[in-house]
Amino acid sequence: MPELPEVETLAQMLKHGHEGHPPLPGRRVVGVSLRWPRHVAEPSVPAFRRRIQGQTIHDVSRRGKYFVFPLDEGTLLIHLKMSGDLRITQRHARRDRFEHTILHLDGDWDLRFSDSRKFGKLYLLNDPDRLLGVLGPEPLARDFTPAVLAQRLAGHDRPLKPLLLDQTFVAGIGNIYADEALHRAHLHPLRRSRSLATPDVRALWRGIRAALRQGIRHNGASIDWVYRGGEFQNHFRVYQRAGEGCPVCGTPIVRTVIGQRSSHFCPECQPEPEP
DNA sequence: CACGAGACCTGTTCGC
DNA sequence: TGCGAACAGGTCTCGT
Repeated sequence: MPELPEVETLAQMLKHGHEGHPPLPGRRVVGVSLRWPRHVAEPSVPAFRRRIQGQTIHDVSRRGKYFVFPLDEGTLLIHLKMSGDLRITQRHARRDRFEHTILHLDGDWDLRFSDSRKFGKLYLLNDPDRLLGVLGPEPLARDFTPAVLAQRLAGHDRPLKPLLLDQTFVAGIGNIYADEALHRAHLHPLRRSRSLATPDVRALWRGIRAALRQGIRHNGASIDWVYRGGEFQNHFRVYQRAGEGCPVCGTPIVRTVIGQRSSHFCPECQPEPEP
């Protein structure tokens, strides 16, 4: 589910409170329930239990697709991977079968990590930069300029689609927003990074930012049962729209597989690169 | 450095 | 109706 816009939306909801649930900052962890211990990536499960106990959560933010929760000592990072979701519930609310990991909070609240595929991870780290530091730039930050993108593109000779999915290249883009950004930029997913002229780079820069911003404006995308609230899925131009008409030219959208991931594009607006 | 395959998991949907 | 195959928002590791 979660790419930058979904993580951003959820982080804001947790930070400020949502639908009667209190803001997370200021709450203290009074207990932990770990039904899927492999959710805890670091440190060991016993050390995690011990160290998180009694700590106050001071803030909620996002870096790439990670949630960042500064604590009294150290920082909790959570990555939702494919099917993860976070919600605040009352302690006694019915627990669904995917809520494998729960941080019990003071005031009889829970922070519940629901994750049907169990790919998600929690990290309790003294130095969160060990993970966050390897991420590429934040695509919506002021310092992510077309010149920065151009310079990074020139540093690789790779097809654009897998490059956009590489979190060390730019942080936060996933399969939905990569396809949506490339369509906006009129660039084929197999175009090579080094082959882009300056106008192409600008178009890609705009495409990335526009797709992500629009995603955030619609509170992210909710597909299937995962994630509630967002409705960006109603505004996809190409993602999961194979066979439907391109919103620009009406040509049927094509689906292919690139780097083991599905890719959706308009064969008319996003012409195939010369081999 | 680039790239593909396989792993990690489970749920839903599709085709026969 | 049943059943296996295909597919799903992500990333990591290994081998070429």
